Amino acid sequence: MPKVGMEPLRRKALIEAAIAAIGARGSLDVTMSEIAGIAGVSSALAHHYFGAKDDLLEATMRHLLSELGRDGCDALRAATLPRARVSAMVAISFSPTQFRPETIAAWLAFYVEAQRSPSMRRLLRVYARRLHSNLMSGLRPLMPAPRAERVAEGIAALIDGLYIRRALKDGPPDPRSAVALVEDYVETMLAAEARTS
Amino acid sequence: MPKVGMEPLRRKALIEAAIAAIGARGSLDVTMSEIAGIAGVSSALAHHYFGAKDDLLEATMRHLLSELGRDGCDALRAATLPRARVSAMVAISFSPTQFRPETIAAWLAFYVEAQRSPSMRRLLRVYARRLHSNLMSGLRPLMPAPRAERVAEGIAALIDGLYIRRALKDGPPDPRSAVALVEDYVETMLAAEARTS
DNA sequence: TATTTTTAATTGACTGGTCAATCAATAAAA
DNA sequence: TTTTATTGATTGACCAGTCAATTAAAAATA
Repeated sequence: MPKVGMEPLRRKALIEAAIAAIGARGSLDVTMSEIAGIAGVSSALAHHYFGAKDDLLEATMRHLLSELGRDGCDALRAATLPRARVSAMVAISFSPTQFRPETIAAWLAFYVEAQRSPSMRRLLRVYARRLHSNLMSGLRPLMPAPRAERVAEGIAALIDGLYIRRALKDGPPDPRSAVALVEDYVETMLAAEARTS
Repeated sequence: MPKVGMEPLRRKALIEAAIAAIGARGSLDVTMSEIAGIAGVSSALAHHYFGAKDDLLEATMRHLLSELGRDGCDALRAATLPRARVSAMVAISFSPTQFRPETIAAWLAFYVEAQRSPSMRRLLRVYARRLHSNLMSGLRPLMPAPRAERVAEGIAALIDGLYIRRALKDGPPDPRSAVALVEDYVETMLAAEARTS
């Protein structure tokens, strides 16, 4: 029973199904039928709208990335003070929409995929660069530029590290302790900076 | 041309071939034939010595883990002062034997696999616990226990984060800047501690 | 408005390829 | 002669991707 203007609906449903499937499997090793099944359509339809499996996976990655980007922009708009900007970036990294088992598994799997696929790597680099520049916009007013670079790198590594280490724990993620750890890092770095000036 | 006492030789060769294959592919998505080919034997022989593919992969993980463990013990034995113990643990994490593209890719892939396979997860937890307790043996004399716990968690997250972020860069890994970042973290945390006491 | 035509949506069935795992056969060593 | 080492060939499953066929909506035409 075909309906009208299905394309955007189906695309969205398939991308969300892909995230769910990846989250369930814990890796990108999911079949088109599995994804299509979750979305309630046939695998042929998934191919119809996305072409190859890699294209669907890349679209999924793009979706995750743009979602994170949107959240980031919203958070930054609400934060005017430099210090608050840093906290905002940390907070959205562990916000309930981002720090879910499914999303975490997907990010992890995409990092692995990035080793093989140049296009995936390019996408992840976009994310890394954006996070970095957003962090810098908050850190630069608070410390000398080289120092800010270092701290931004540290924050980014801490965030990714807490994501990957989350894979070892079972039960629901605990965003609060993760945020606390990163905030503690920022706070200590800021205090050390204040002391030397 | 069969020879004598081949089993340990073949097992070792196959495990090393697995690491090489995983490093080349950048993921655990390697075939038995590929691994066996690198080791210079048939895929049937790989099955003969390891049973299922998962068993070979798990043995590979165990190998990586025990290698890291041995390096860790050696490093700790040479470091008597608490502060030096912490540095030793950081140093071996980024030592030339560990921080190679192949090994990095393998660790990453195994983290992803840990989401699905309980046995892999158990193995990774062993690694995490050992790193943690080794770090604690260095940190506890330097700061109150709860603080030490927090810092140890931070160091571990930083190490894993720097590993995963390495996947975005091309060219050879740069262990020095990674070590510098973690050492800077330790140093700053220690300084902050000294100030409050 | 009633009709035909075109376009969009959708699937079941099929194909070709890949790969893990098995096994019987061979050859050398003990 | 028994045990160990080794492989080529095979099997069975799975899966990405294709395609022809079906249905219904939309557009065009009468």
